Amino acid sequence: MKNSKISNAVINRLPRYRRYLIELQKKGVEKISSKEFSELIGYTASQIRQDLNNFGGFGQQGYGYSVDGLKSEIDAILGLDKEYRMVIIGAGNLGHAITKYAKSITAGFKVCGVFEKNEKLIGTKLEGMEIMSYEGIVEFVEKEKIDIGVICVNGDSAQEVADKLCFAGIKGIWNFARVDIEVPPHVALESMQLSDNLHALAYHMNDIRKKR
Amino acid sequence: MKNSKISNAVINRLPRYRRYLIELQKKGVEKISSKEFSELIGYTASQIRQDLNNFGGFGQQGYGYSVDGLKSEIDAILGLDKEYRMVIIGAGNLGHAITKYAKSITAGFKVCGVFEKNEKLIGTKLEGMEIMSYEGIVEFVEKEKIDIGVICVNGDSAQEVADKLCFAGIKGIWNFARVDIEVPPHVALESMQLSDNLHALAYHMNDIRKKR
DNA sequence: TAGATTGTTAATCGATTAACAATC
DNA sequence: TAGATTGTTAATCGATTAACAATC
Repeated sequence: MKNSKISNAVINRLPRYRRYLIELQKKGVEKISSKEFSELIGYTASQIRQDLNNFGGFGQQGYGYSVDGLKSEIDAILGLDKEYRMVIIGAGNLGHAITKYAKSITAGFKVCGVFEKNEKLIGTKLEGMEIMSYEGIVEFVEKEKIDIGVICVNGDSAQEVADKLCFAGIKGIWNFARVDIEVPPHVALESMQLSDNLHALAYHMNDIRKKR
Repeated sequence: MKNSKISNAVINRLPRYRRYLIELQKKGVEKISSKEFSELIGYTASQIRQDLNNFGGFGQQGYGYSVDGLKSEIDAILGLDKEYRMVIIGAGNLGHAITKYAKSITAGFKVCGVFEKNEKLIGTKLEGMEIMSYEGIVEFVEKEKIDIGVICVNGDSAQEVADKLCFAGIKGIWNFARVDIEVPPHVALESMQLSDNLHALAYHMNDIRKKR
């Protein structure tokens, strides 16, 4: 990897490139030029070449990019050639859904445990796993070498949960709570702000109507 | 509203401003300067003033911004002073969670129906609502004046569902499928790419480790 | 070799930040 | 009035696009 200061804009496009490459693989396409890729994915050919060249020269002049090769490179860049061990905190609606979702869809990400504060839920089963008490989370993260904590609790306790996870030595936090949380610089953080996104949708719906 | 070409970067910050304003309201804070707001929310004071001035002069020189006033203005800008009628398409894991989530959390957004292709689920109840057959969705959207369709189906059928919703005259689509969908320009679209976000998290986890 | 297409530098565009005059 | 803080213009920064030489 050439450079460690890749902008977030670039990083956030990589998973999208990867999705389209998987589609191409399914169709048996072996090579693609930046121009063809551009028409498919909707970024300019220039941007595609610029993005990929942040990480190395994956293409071949006069030919294009090998679909398989590029897919593997992006996997390696994103770290998807590794396994990640996750815990879910919060076994409510969202926690339940994310557990199922994570278990079914995203290969390479393994849900190892579900934690909950609510006494009534502790001990019950979720997707074949026994829901554990939040009290034991630090020990579990350490012992089970958990990489990622998925925060599915209410906003009020989200920061507290994050603090505990960081204390336990978690490497990354995936936050679904409706608040911004803070983590030390050695912990990676991504947030899914569902309500913020829905509110942006409302704006665009009204904006479209206004213009006509 | 002064200008209709507000950049997406600005729009996506508005819900965040709003969240912090609600927190301030809860604490009984009545006014805030861009400098104080900056320290709270983490954007520069200059950016806050610049953002807000896209929509009008909501502040008062020498004083700052009224918390209540600004909150109302942002509500109006985002269109959160209206009610939105939603349908959920896909009663699987994610559909179930989003239904609960939407019903519980986001005031102003009403879930009016849940639709599903899978025969086995049709007629069963979800959050007190009877799951309906996907076949009847166009009629339902028209008759019930539905504004937003939430796509919680698998990637393979997401575009087809989107097409049907657009045909039925939907105003906005909230997409949770793992594919990019296309809609005509008069339909608003926001996508929540869970797996893309998780992959970006993986990148940052590895990036942090590399730097040390 | 000629044609195609990358890798990379230069130009443009847009978004963020700084500065300051206007004004409460 | 003096002090504070906005609204707004100008400067900077970063990201995207265009251009083209390198090279397969």
